[in-house]
Amino acid sequence: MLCFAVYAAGHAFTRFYKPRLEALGLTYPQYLVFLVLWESDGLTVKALGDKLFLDSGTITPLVKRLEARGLVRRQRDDEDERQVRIFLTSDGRGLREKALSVPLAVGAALAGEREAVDTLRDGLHQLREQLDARLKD
Amino acid sequence: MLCFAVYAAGHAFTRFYKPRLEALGLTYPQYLVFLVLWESDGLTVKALGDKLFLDSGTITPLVKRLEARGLVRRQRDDEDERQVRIFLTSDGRGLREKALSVPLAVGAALAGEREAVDTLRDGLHQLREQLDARLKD
DNA sequence: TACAATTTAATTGTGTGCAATTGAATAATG
DNA sequence: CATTATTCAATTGCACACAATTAAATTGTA
Repeated sequence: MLCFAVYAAGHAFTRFYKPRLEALGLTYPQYLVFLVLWESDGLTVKALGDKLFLDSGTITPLVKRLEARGLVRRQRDDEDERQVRIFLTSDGRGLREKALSVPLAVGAALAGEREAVDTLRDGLHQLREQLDARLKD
Repeated sequence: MLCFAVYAAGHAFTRFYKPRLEALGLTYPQYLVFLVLWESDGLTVKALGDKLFLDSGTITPLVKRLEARGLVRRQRDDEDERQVRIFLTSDGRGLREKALSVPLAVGAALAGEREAVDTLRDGLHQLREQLDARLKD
């Protein structure tokens, strides 16, 4: 069952990340948000959701928790007041160095399987596109 | 990012299943529970959790919702009263025929990619084991 | 310019997931 | 046999995830 293999591997990843993100005080979805913001600060909620395949019902409360901890700032766009942009605070930017060990831990766990990892990633990417394309058959 | 590819593919699968499970009135995790029970009726909560990599905090309320709808029955084991066994009702068994179209839809969406699907499934299985094995490094 | 359609974020409600705890039952140990 | 340790299901609390709705802002169009 491919679907279950994806489902179970996803949980395994979350389990694996959890102790490694504890030092940062982040959950895995929150970590994903930072990965995006460290590369592109000031994205709107919508743009963030498009990158992570999540909607405002997930992003909004997640970001509010980060804001409450002083890691990001939410600011309504002056040009288009429908949009809310998420900006990193200096604390939020500062997390980046502390987070450097996280991908290293993943790399270590999967050491010596680079080609298998690349194959998997590409296959999953195609799978996601295929499923979304055939969503309405 | 392999982790994100798994994460996003998992969501895509859930999206894909959702409209196909609507006729059954099941969520994807509930469907997984039935896939297990249709093969092995009367499992304990623990056994069910071991098969699906979920704990009682997830299984218990999920199964209670199924019980409220008359699809399963929860019965404490006479031999070991710590355990609760989950049995299908006739309605729960009856769902099996209605569910036959579900794997067909997945098969159709992934038609002509059998070997890619097999490769993916095996790779994900290995990935899960690798991550769990290296959980405490 | 009016006004209808669309876009965007937030909100509400339901259903997972999981850590930590509780309480009951069983197993292990001296 | 009594006590301790372990196992199991349930519960509590927190954080996603998403459908559906709402409200405000913008865009499209007559």
